[in-house]
Amino acid sequence: MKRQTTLKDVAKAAGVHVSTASRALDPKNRHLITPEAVQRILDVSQQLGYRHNAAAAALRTARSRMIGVVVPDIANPIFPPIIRGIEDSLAQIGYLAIIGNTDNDPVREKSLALKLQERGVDGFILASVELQDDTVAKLAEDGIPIVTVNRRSSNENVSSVVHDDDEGIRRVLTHLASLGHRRIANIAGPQRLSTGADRYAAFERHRKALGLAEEVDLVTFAKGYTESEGERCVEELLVRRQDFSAIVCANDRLAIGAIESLARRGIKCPQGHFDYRLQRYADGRSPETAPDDDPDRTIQHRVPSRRAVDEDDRQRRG
Amino acid sequence: MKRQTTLKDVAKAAGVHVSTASRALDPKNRHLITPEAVQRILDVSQQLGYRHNAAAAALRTARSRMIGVVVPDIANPIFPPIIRGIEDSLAQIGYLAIIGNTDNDPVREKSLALKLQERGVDGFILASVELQDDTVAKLAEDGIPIVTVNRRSSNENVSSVVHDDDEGIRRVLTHLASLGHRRIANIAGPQRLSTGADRYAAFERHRKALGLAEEVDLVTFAKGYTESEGERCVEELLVRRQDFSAIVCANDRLAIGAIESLARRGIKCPQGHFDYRLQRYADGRSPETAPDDDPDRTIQHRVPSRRAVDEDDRQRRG
DNA sequence: CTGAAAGCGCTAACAT
DNA sequence: ATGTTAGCGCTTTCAG
Repeated sequence: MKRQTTLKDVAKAAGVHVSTASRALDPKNRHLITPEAVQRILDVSQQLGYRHNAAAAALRTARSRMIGVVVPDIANPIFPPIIRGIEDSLAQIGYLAIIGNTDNDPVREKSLALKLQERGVDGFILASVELQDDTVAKLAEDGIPIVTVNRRSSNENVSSVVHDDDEGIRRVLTHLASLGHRRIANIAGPQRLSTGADRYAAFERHRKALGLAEEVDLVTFAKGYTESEGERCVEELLVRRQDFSAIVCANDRLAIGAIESLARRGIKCPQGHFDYRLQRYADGRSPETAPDDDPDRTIQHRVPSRRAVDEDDRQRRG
Repeated sequence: MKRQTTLKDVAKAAGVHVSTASRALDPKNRHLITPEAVQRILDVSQQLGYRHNAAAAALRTARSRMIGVVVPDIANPIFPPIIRGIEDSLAQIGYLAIIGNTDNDPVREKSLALKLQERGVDGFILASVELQDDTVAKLAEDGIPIVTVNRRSSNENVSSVVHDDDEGIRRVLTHLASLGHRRIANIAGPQRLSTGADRYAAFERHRKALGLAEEVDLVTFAKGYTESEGERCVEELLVRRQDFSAIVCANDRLAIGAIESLARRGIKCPQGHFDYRLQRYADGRSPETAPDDDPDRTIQHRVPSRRAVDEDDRQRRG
């Protein structure tokens, strides 16, 4: 690996000072240099195969143009499309996403955040947060920009982009009610996660609003979003009672586990889930998907930006 | 964001020189320093919340401890587990993976590789390569370490980790032959990709070896690994002839497209694919999976390491 | 519009 | 065993 061409090499070859070369190569500062010089420098840098040294720039400017993206597990299929979107958006503005996995372990999340900070990331996008999250607290304290995705933090100073869980659960319950279901069980998610808490709260709210049966033992709580927890929760519900006709699961993995478990007991759900799968496969779409508006609805919780806050401060002081 | 604690701060607080602090903090050089000094420096750095500045170290050492990982599309479900494995393995040795997507576009691959080089990655793992790949050629020329995964490059100097496609196809054909199939069609993958070329070659080889029908028009080539190409290829096969009883598809997405297309025409495959799916689902495993050894077999094509090559050179010259 | 100069934080000869 | 020294390649005041 031969020595890299540096700015100095380019400058010398173009007969200018390094600082001039630096400015010419930076679109933001190009206007400071005469067009002819810019052209010459561009040509020379092309010719010599000059490549910007990001580490040097990062050291000098204290900005890396990298964003840390922290997810529980990239192999969980809900994340790759999210990550892809993040990467593509960041790439457009010259930023790079650095992905890390936590396996939902707060200890790993913390050490990962530290590693990424050492790498100099300019900010974090966190998909792994719990409502009360030490790492978020620490990072926020450091003043490093954070946005959470998919899950909220309870920290009021952290922005987030999440689904409209209340509306989603409302639609699910409304749909089930319209099919005639009156006793609807709920396999709720972990309550330390915003998705668990929000969907459970929405379930209670809309169950009431729709005048459905409100027995406490129709609700059970999963300890994690896993298929095996879905199975366990179904068993638990069935031990308690047998008179519900539908189950709302807090997420897909719980639902998969629930369906497996029901199938093993010979309980068809819904209307025999194999028929359901068959029809879905043949049609290319679910027979139960109501034609509805805005299926991808998300909510953005925005916190005033740092700059805005600083200006507020300044005005207050001024 | 308050100013970071630097090595200098730690050194001053511990009453030693920066270089001493640097050595004490580096496990590899710790032994050079007296245990008491190490302890003191460790304590102080902890106390001050010192964080290693990776950009500065990278600039100084010209090694970033980052590896560029280039895949066609992280949202394609075959890649996340591969990436996860790469990330975990790299993390163990203090390295970081940086993921990039190419969408199978050689132009994007090239510009991505450049960006990652500017970021100073120490090497590349490429899952996106074609047999003849400009980017691989350029990178190899630069002398930057490369390994390809999932696909081979035709470049003899590049190591790769790939499936044993020949053995895989052999098992598929042997299995189909044992079920009585004699006219077996093949939806082959793109021949510019090693997976396409290798699986097609294996198909021809083992079809011959097993004494199966060898008509040319039983083979059709997909232009890409997509479901729609799978559909198109089935249509093409059916236009040509109707007397084959099985199809070997070069990958899963082609197979999905093929099955869709067959289903639309009312052709059951295999023995009615819905039955197949149903049974698979109920059992938790495919009824056609023969109990076989080593299901995850991969092949590693190793190229002598740079060091080894250098030593060879030296010996030859010496 | 361009040049000079300083220094980001770290590591690694080299010297003691 | 520790300190001295010299940059890595870049950006950015400050001068001219």
